Amino acid sequence: MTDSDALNSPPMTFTQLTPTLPAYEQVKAFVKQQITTGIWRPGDSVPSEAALQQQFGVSRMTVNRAVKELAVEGVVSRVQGSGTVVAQLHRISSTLEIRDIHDEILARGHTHSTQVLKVEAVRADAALAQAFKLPADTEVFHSVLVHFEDGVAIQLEDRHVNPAAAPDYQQADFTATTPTRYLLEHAPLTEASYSIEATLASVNEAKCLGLKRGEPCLVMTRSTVSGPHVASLVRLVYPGMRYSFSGQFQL
Amino acid sequence: MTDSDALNSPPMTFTQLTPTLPAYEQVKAFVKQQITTGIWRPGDSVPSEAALQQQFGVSRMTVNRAVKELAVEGVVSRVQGSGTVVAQLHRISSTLEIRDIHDEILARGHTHSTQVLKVEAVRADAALAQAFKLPADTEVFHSVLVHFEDGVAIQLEDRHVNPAAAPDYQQADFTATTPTRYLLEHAPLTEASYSIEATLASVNEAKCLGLKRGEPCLVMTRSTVSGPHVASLVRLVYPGMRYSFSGQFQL
DNA sequence: ATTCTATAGTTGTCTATACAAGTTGTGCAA
DNA sequence: TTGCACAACTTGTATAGACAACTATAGAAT
Repeated sequence: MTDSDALNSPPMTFTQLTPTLPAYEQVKAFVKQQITTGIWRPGDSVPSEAALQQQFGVSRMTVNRAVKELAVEGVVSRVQGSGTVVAQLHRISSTLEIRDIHDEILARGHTHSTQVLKVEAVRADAALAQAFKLPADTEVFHSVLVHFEDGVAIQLEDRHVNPAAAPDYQQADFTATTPTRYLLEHAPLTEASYSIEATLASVNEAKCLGLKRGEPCLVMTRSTVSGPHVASLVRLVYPGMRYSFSGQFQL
Repeated sequence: MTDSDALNSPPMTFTQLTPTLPAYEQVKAFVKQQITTGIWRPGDSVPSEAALQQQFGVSRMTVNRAVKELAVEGVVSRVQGSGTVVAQLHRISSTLEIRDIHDEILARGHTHSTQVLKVEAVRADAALAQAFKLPADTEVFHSVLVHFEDGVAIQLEDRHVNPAAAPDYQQADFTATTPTRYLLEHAPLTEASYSIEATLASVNEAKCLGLKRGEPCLVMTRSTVSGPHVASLVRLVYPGMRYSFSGQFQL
C-alpha cells in the first residue's frame, strides 16, 4: 500500500492530479481545509479578501469569486462592511428535482410502465378551488395513475390540473408520456413547493399499489405554479418499504 | 436634521424602492422572464454572452456573472465552447439543513424540552462496526433521547457516536445542549448523507413517542463524517402526523 | 456619559482587457 | 468519401483598477 506516501511526501508540493487547479479553486480548498481540520470553527472570522489576496498572490476578483462561492454553498457567511465568518449550520444540498418518474426509473436501469386509472374533468370543491385560486365549482382536470418499476407498483399519482394552464391535458396519452413531462412541456414552471409526510395507505390506495391495508407510505404533495396560474396539485403516494428520499452533503 | 438633503438632491432620483437593481440582476431577470413566459423553452439556446453584452450595454464579466449564477441555480445549462441552453429539469432546492431541533423548535416560537433515555457505551455489532469503519466489538457511545415541542413528543433520536471523533460525548449534559449541537461543536462536519423513509412505529418507539402501535412515522437516518472518522449514525423517528419535510423552488 | 463625526476596513458591483480551453462547422487534401 | 487542419465562436479563468455601500471604531463635540 501507499503508507509511505504520507511520510515521504514533501511538505508543500502535493502532486497535482489536475494540471494545476484554477486559482479560485485553490483558495476555496484552503478555506475548506481550515474548516474541516477544525482550525477555523463556526463563528470564527475568515481573513479578508485583501489578506487572502496577499497570501495567494492573486487578484482580489479571484479571491472574491472563491469566497462568494463558498457563501453560496453555505460554508461561510458574509456581511458587507463587516466581514466573513465560518457558517454555523451546514446545509445538506439535497437537490430534489422535479424529476419525471419515467426518467428516474430508466436511470436506474429498470423498466417503467403505467396504469391509467382515471382521466376526467371534475368540479372543484371549496378546498381545491382555493388551492387553485379559482372560483368554487370551476371544472378542473383529474387524473389518477399508478407507476410500476419492473412491474412493481411504486407510485400512485393523484393529480388535479388547472385547465387555464393546460387546456388540452385531458387529450394527452399518458401511456406515452407522463403527466409530469406533459406539464413541464406545456406549462413552463415558475414556482413549486412540496411537503413530505408519512401516512397509512387508505383502503383504495392500498388496493392500487398492491399493499395491505395499514402499510406505511411516503406521501409527497406538490403544488406547481406556471406564470399566473396554479397549474397542478399532485399527491404522490409511495409504498414506504419500496422508496426513500435521500441526499448528501460534502464540504 | 438633514431634511434639506431630499430637496437638494438632483431631479432624477425618484424614490426607487430598489435603488436600481444591479446590472447583473437585470440580466438574470430578463433571462428568467423569457423562460417563465415560455418564450424560451427547455432545450432552447440562450443568447451568447457577447450578444447579451451588446443588448444590455454592460461588460462581458457582468453578463458572465448573471448567466453563471443562473447555471448554479439550475435554470440554464452551460457547456464551454458550445453555448448556454435552458435547463430541462428544474431543481427544487430543498436546502435541508442539518439543523439543531432545539433551534428549529425555537424558531417556530415554541418551547423545546428533552427526555434523556439512555447514554451509554456499547460494543458495536458487525453492522454498526462496518458503518463506522471500525473493528467489530469496538466500544461506541449510544444515546437515546426524545424531543418535545410544547410538551408533545416530536422526535425520537437514537444515535451512535464514534469515540474517536468525540471522546467526551458521554460526559455531555444533554438537558443543556443537544447531541446535534454538541457534535457540530466538537467534531467539525465534513460530509453527511441521509435517507428518508416511511415505517411503522415499533412497540418501543411508539411508547417513547406516545403513539399507538402501528402508527406511520417518518424516519431519517443520517450519517456524518468528521475529518477521517465516521462520527455519528443517527436514526430520527418523527410521528407521521406531527411532522413533515418541505421545500420550495422559485425561478 | 452621550451623541455625533470622521475614518479605516470590509464586501458588493462593474469595467476593459486578455488569454485559455472547448465545440462546431467549413473547406481542403488525401 | 473520408480524414484532417483550421477558423470562428463559445464559455472559463484571471488581472488591475475603480467606485459604491456598509460596518465598526476611535475620537471629538456636546
